[in-house]
Amino acid sequence: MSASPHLADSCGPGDVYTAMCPCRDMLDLLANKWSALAIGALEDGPQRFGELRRQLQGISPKVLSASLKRLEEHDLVTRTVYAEVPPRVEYALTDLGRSAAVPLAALRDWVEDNVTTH
Amino acid sequence: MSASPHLADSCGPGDVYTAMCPCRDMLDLLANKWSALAIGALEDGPQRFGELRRQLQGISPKVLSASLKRLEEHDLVTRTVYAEVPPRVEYALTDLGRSAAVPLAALRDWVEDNVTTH
DNA sequence: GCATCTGGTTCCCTTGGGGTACTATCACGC
DNA sequence: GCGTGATAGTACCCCAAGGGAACCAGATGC
Repeated sequence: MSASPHLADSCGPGDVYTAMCPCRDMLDLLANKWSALAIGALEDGPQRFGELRRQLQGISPKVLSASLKRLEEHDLVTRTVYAEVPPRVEYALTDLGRSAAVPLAALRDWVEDNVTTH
Repeated sequence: MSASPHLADSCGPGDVYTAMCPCRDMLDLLANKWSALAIGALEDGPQRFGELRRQLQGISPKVLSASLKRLEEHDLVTRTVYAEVPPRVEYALTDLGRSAAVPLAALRDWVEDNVTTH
């Protein structure tokens, strides 16, 4: 398995089990319901704020806004504002985001396949 | 597939994008920093409470206890109490948990590989 | 008796999530 | 020129979850 000893001097190669490793922040960001759903929704191409809001059923505009801002800060998505009326803002995955979408899709698929839809 | 339209009548086959789908709860549970780390730690075999606490650097006993309880409720881990002194409690993955560990390991690996350790 | 070990629980505080209402901007109908 | 509508948020408030430190219970070693 990973078979790693799960301990690093400080954080050399990147170890999510180390508290002060910056990758812990990234894990915290990606291992999050709304991040996983938002990134998955953006896999199909750029989406506007309202489109995302409709796709991610149950999310409030405030939380969606905060989630996207956090993803943007970590260079996983880009935010493009078009000076139109009514305003148009498009969110799209960066290369890094597209790369992160792969394991997240696997996680979503696992969940959909393994929850007894009762 | 990922290219699905992301909409279901109510929740037929399991769609994480549907708010009232029970799989949303599972996603919320797994798409969580501590769950992802705890399940990964248990991949190496059963672990005691204190061992997990040391591995998951930075977790408080309260949060670890709550996380494990939630994982247990969803049949991802088992909790075994040995009537010894001092008390010994072992947590282990169920088959479902072992299965969920696969996509979670992929996510952790992605994070460790893609965070610029600056 | 007292300390020790383990696996928690309890308390308090901060953070974030969640919901609703509201705003800014401009096109359009009238 | 005025009200209406669409869009992308923000402001406000509330509550639950997260985080830290302290404490507890049971038994054994000393």
